Formats: sequence, C-alpha cells, structure tokens
Amino acid sequence: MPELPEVETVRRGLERHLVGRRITHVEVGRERVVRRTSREALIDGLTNTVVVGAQRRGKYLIAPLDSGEALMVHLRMSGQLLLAAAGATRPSHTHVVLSLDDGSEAWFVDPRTFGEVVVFAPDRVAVELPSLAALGVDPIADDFPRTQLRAIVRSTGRALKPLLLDQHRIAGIGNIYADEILHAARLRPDRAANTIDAAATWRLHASIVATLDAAIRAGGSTLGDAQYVDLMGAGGSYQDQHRVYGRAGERCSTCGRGWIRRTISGGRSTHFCPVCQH
DNA sequence: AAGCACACCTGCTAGC
DNA sequence: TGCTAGCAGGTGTGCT
Repeated sequence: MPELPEVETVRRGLERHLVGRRITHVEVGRERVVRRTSREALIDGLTNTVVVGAQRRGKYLIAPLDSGEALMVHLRMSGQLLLAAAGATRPSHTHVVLSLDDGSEAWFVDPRTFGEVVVFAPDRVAVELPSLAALGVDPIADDFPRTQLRAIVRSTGRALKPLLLDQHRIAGIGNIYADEILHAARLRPDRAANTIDAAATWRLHASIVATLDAAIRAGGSTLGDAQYVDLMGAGGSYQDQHRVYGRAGERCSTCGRGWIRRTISGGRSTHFCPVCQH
C-alpha cells in the first residue's frame, strides 16, 4: 500500500510526535510481524529506550534509539502506524503497541501481516537488513542527479515500469506512482529503458521528482478502502490528482484524446494513455 | 546475474 | 441473502 509519499508523511508524523519520547512498555501480539527476530528481541530492544530520530529510506521507516540500535518499520501492503491515547480502543489487527512516556501509545496495525517491525544494529545493517542496505538512490532524501538516472536507464533493456519499481535502483516508487510518473513523462510503461533519448530521460527525472513532491505535499494517496492513513489517522488527498491509476476507461485528462487503458504485467495492474505516452 | 513467477495474508467488492 | 472469484499500495525466495 504505502509508497514513498505515504511513508514520508508517516515519517514526518514520527518526527513530530515520537522523537524525544521514551518507550516505557512494549506489547507484541502476532509474532509474525516480528518474524525477522523475535518477540523478546523487540521487547528487549525497545523497552526503556528514547527515540532520537525519524528517517526514511525508500519505503523503510527507521527510528534511531538512544541505545545505539534503531527501530525499523516496513508497512508493506496494509500496515499502519497510529498514535493514540493510552487506553483507546485498539483496532483489530493491532500487533505491536508501544507505550510512551507522555501517556500516548504508538500502534502497528496490519491486517495482511506482510509488514514487519524490528530492532537492528545500524552498523550491521548489511547482515541484519540486507534489503535495506541494498536500496538504490532515494529520489527525495538523496541528491538525485539526473545523470544518475541516465546511467540507470541506459544500463538495461527492461521495460521502464519494472525498472522504476526496482528498489535496488531507485528506492520508494511503487505501483501507483510508477504509473503516474510515466504518464507525466509521456512514456509508455512497456517502453524499453535503453531506447529513450536524453530529452525523455530528463523528462522522466523531472516527473519522478515533481510527482513524488506533489504527492508528499498532498499527504499521500488514500484510496477508497482507506487503508493508508497517517500517524493521526488522517488520509491523504493525492488520489484526487491521479491521472491514470484507477482511471481505466476514462478519457485521458492530459491529452483529451486517448482512453486510459489497464493492462496486467508481472501480476500488477498498469495504467497508461496509449495516445500521449510513447 | 538479472529477471521473472509465485508465495506470503486478510478483507473487500462484484457478480452470480 | 450468501457464496465465490478476483483483486489490493510490497517484497522475499527460488527458479531459469
């Protein structure tokens, strides 16, 4: 569910409401969400520590602790982090509860349990969280020179969409924003990456940065099922600016001529305008 | 070695 | 009303 803009919105909430708080108590319900280590490792690693930062790499949330370790949360498809008053009624699928020293609680809620919560040692990240260590450039958090995108695009004949989704190359773009970015860049999702020229590459670079920035400013995308909400439970509004995702069969609002088409590739739905995207 | 199919779960919706 | 099939924002594994 959440992609870079949604995770960044949650990160900003954590920066504001969690940093500086001491974790006084930890409860773990379903053990599956702490599968990378164990229930005991999470409880021992978090209890009586102070959260000293709130960072994001791609779709990973990282909160350094005063112990020198760090908390990592990945929301995957259906995870949520919510802040609530102690004693508030917890939604079903609340798997981890952190009690904080100001009387509030942070909840990790995740119906599908693809998400995970772990405490790790940052100096051993390559061993403890290899996929985090292997992430590519973060187009928002890092400097992202357009020459770097040029190198990535020229390195493979893969289609543009799976390339944008490859977290080892560029970190944070998911299924919704890949479609929106390619539409904004007027490039077909199935176009072979190494066939686009410099001008198209610069367009793609500008579209990545502009689309993600605009989505962050809108607080991310919350679809009809309201699965994505921020730390305070509020939805985003970028879904109102989607031009292709979820708009199959509608007239293209960009060129006014094409009809948005939906195809399946790699088991993921893909949306594009066959008229204005080449 | 890169790239692909499939697995991992639950809940919701559309269609019968 | 109630069943079932299909679909969902992501990534890890295991195969070619």
